[in-house]
Amino acid sequence: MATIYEVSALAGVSLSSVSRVLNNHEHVSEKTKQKVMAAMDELGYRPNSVARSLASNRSNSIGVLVSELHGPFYGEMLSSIEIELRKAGKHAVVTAGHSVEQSEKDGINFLIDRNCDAIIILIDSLSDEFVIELSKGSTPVVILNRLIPEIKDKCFYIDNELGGYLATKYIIEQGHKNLAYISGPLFKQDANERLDGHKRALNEANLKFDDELFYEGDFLTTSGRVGIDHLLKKNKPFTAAICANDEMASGAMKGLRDHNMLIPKDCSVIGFDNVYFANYLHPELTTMNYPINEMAKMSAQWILKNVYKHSDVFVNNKFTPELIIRESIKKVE
Amino acid sequence: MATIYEVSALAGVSLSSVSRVLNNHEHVSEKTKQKVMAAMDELGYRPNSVARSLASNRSNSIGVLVSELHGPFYGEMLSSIEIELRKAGKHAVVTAGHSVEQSEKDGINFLIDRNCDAIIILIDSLSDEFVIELSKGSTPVVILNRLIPEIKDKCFYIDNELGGYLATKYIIEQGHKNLAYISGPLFKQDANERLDGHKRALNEANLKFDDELFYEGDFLTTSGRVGIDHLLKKNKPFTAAICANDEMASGAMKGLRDHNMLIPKDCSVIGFDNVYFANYLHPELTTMNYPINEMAKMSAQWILKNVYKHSDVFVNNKFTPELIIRESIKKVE
DNA sequence: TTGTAGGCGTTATCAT
DNA sequence: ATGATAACGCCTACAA
Repeated sequence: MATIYEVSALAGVSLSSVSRVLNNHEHVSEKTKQKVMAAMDELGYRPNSVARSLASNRSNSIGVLVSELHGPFYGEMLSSIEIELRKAGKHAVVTAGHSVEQSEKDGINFLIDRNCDAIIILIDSLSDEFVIELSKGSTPVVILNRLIPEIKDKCFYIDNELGGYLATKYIIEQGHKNLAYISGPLFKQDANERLDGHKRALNEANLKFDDELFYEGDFLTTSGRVGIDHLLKKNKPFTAAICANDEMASGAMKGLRDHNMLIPKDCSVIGFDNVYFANYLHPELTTMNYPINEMAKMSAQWILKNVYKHSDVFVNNKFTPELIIRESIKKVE
Repeated sequence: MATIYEVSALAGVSLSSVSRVLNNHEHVSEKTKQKVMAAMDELGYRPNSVARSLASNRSNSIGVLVSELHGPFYGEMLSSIEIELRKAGKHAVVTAGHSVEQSEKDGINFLIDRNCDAIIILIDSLSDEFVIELSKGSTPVVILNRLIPEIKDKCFYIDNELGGYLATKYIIEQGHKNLAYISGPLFKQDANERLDGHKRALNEANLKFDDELFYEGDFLTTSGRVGIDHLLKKNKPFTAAICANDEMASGAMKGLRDHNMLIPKDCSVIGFDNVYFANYLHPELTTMNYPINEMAKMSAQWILKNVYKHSDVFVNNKFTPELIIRESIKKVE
């Protein structure tokens, strides 16, 4: 593998000149530039990225830490990040923390030790305090799906409260009055906010929140199914089930079917997130869109702008959920 | 950040000694080892991975190139790879090629330029010839989901023909005689092999393959739906639709419903791959399991064994599909 | 505009 | 077993 030395020798210029054209520095005469390029070409020169990193103290790698690498959410996220990064000649190093606190901390250390220039995290086992502390370190950290006021410019988050509000408002507008709510685990910020929005919509319509029609799930499919089971046992009729995410909504649909109820005829269902399989469900799931792609893209752009000093990127931190109307909600009179 | 120099100074030993304990070399006295460790501890020393890479010519990074980062398949794959790699202290650099030939080639170059110690690819736009040529380079390459005889020890593949055979055989055993087949694009190896297996099962049961009940899709959801449309127009009755993957199966289910057909009452459906949302469909999809997790894990292990010389790993190249029985197939008399 | 020289933090090769 | 010392390939003041 040819080095910068050989290029400089062949081109008949100094080492630094080669380095300069390599890095698009100004103040290089067109002539030497040509000579260098020709030499590089002839030698099939490929810069050694490791050597570059050592000398420049930039690895051009961005660490991405997520809870899991599979699942409908993280794939979208990774995809957006990778596209954005690669356009800029950077690369993504991925790691999973498996929602275990120690494991997620290990993941972060792993990435830091890899000399990542910055880290993007989307996890839930780490406390705000830890993240704040972390962000004081020398490796910039941006946070997806979470708002931590102290470092809000590094957070990319959605207005979950608004999402919860809009979902419930829509259902009420469709004539539903008895609403069941299957929530995410309430120790999670997003689950909480979505529930708040739900309550606000209820309030606004002079409907009252009924504890008996509430079930706290865990954002996983099974808890949607279990939740319906639980709710149905109360013998309190409801005509719509509002689920705090699509996974639970898909579980809820199964649960309703277990009890021979048709969707949306006997019970309407709405989800949250608009993961791609929401389209595959039957009936197709009405849900709130969570623009994870856009958010992930922005997190990458934040890094380009603040770490690599790209001046021409625009960054937005707060995102808005939108209603996606499909087939799982029926209008009642 | 403390360097190896400061450690050596504080420990009162030479640079090389520090390096030795860092790399678990033999021939270091317990005493110096202790001194070094203590010094490292005191200084909070963290090895600089870039410097290590430069000196050792190993980046400890493995490139992963896939067509897309999202979708049900790649997430599982990435997840398995990352787990395996990280256990060994290596990391994964991910890239997408978007099923575009040039883009996939770029992706490979990108990873090579990143000094990846090895590359794992799962793509379909690159020809066998290209991959063979690539594998002659200095960066080891392993291939997922494809068998290229010339480099078969670096390929991790499934017996697609057997999968196609088993799926069809099962359906025939359930009493079905008029089978529709929705295939993947036949320029792809796996689509072809699955079809071959289908034909073998047909043959064995003295059923004959009917061109009118065949539709070539593209492995995407929509083509399942379109396929059913197309097939139904022929006015040739069939009681089961065999789909070459789960995505098309989910589309086919929609297509059947478009025509007011119930599943599996009016038509049974079987898929292939057992992606995780197969469970979410209604009815739950009977399908062939594709052990992508296991395969991805093996590809990572191959690298640990052959590139990093771990001696204690076992590697298997060929995998077997298995029938997963759920709800989408009805027995007919 | 161009070139020189020192440094980035380790590993590896020799001696000792 | 331990210690100098030379790579590793590039970047970046600084000098010219």
